[in-house]
Amino acid sequence: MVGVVGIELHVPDIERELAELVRQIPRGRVTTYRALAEALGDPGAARFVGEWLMGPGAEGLPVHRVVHASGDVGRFAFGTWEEKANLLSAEGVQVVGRRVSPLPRYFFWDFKGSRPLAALRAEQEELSRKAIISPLPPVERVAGLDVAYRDGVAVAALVLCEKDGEALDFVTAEVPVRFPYIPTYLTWRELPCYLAAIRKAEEAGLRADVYLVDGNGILHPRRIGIATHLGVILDLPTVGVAKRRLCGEVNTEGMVVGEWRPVVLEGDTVGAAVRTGRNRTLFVSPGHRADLESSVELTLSLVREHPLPEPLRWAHELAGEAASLF
DNA sequence: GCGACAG
DNA sequence: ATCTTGTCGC
Ligand SMILES: [Mg+2]
Repeated sequence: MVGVVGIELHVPDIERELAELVRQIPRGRVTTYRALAEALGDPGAARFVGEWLMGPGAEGLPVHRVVHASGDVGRFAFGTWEEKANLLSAEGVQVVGRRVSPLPRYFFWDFKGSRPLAALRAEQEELSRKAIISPLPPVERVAGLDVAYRDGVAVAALVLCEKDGEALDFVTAEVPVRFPYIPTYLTWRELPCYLAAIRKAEEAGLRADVYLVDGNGILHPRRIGIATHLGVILDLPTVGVAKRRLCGEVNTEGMVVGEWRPVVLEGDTVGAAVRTGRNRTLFVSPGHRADLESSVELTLSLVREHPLPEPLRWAHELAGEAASLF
């Protein structure tokens, strides 16, 4: 048995935390998107902060007090940049042209919060030590996992294929979206939906020898992308297959179809850039109970006409289809 | 303006 | 990821 019953992932309410932080900015002061991201626990979340403050969830919050690190007032979700500048001026913040000046005089950074992303990073650091990198076991059946979205709902598809790529069966599962997309924290956005799909597959008697996941394995700053995370918590062989590069260095110039080159991160080979189509490069990395060579070999063995390995091509297709029916 | 972080 | 018809490029 896979043993997914009972396995859950704690997902922090990062949007509520962000709202609490924005409320802390005093009248007459400003902060930056980056400072808020750091208060959430990771400056890499600055883009998420900006997107969220521009959305409907930020209504009623003093979002006009959040500006660019350059001092530029930037955009305003509930009006023009001029209106944002006027609101700041009315609060005693000097705005020259489009810029808060001097920014240091008004800069607020002393946020009180739980830094949720730092806690998630700690979980990753802890779990990544449990990842086992070894050749894949003999493979007869392969599963592909992907997620599609529609209004606040995440729909995962798990497709079971023969080792030659022939699709056998599939299940889909829906779960409310509880976490945004923040680079290196994809696990908290998509793993709950994968767990629901694997649970349903188990009930339906669908079992695979290895699971291909749309995302990374150890090709990750902390060596624990979603494929590795899934593999470790369920102790399943997993392989990560991403369509774009998250981190690491590799030169993909002049690659030919079927060729692969190592992706190096901090001196470690953590994955491979694999040319699967005339103009298509995938980023393959071991998840758990897999190594780079067997992961690349498996991926290439499952590529037919489409540049994605068949289980993932079907999972993408079926998740999108199921989401559109919602 | 350029570079640019999975989904 | 999502919004979306035909279209330009490798
Ligand atoms: Mg996906």
